Amino acid sequence: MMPFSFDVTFHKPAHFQTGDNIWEPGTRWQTFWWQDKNLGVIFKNVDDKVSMEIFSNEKLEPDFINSFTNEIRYRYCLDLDLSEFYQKFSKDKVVGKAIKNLLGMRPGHENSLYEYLIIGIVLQNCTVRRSIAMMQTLFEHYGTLLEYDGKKLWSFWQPGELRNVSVEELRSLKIGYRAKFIKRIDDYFADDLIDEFKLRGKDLEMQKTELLKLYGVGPATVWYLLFDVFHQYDFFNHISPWEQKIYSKIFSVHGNKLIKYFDRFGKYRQLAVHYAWENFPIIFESL
DNA sequence: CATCAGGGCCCTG
DNA sequence: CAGGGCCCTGAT
Repeated sequence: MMPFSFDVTFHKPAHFQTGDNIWEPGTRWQTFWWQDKNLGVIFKNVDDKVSMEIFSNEKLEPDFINSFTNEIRYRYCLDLDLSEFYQKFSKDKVVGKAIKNLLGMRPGHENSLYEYLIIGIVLQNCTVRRSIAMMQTLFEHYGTLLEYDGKKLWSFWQPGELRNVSVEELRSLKIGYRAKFIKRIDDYFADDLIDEFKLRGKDLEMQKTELLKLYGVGPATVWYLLFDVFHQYDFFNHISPWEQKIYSKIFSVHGNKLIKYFDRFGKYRQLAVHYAWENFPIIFESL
């Protein structure tokens, strides 16, 4: 039996709040863009299983629903077996505590590669407050407002949809130098130069190489992508200064010894980091 | 009011 | 490989 907990999987305090979702205990409203359709989804906790209700303004064929369901399983790692990770590290001083508190939390992220790239760019070099503001403006200009179940939530635009949007227009949205990054990334997708689904089948190094080709993606953003979008856990080799401060607090290990310290978590290094992060939500309030 | 660093990245030398 | 520039915001 694979442990699973709804709330800690579908609500992560460390992910900054965007206009495409709402959470309350037992329920998550989340929009998706999947195969040319905007969807409003409600996930509900039913006896520690996930029920999914999909809203759409067109009729959805069984094939579509199947492929979307599989995608959801992938994005939220619903088939991931955590038992080995738990067995090995439930006695660890820090991670063991996190495992206890967050038992059944799956890693993963609701957004596609393209969407996550936008978020990653918007996160760069600024505080959470500003990231949220930029994301909101982008939704209001290029997203679609969906109304379902009494909620109004923004849905992402599709990759390539910014083709006719100028860098100047993006600049006017106060996203700064990131305008150029977003434009170039959108073009890259429009030109079919990257395929998220093919990339999922490649190994970590190959994925990293491909992702670093994207204009605006550097060492800090790439590991977020590798973990959240590509579900790689077997790495831990980049810590930015602000992260270092937090990690050394959480683990009581001096900054320059952190990477070595994490060797103890073997192929689960990044999963261990994730558990530790999510177990200290109070830290994020100070960022 | 002015100045400056910030949850990076790109480009240049 | 080091360091400046980038857009904006909020802290000082």
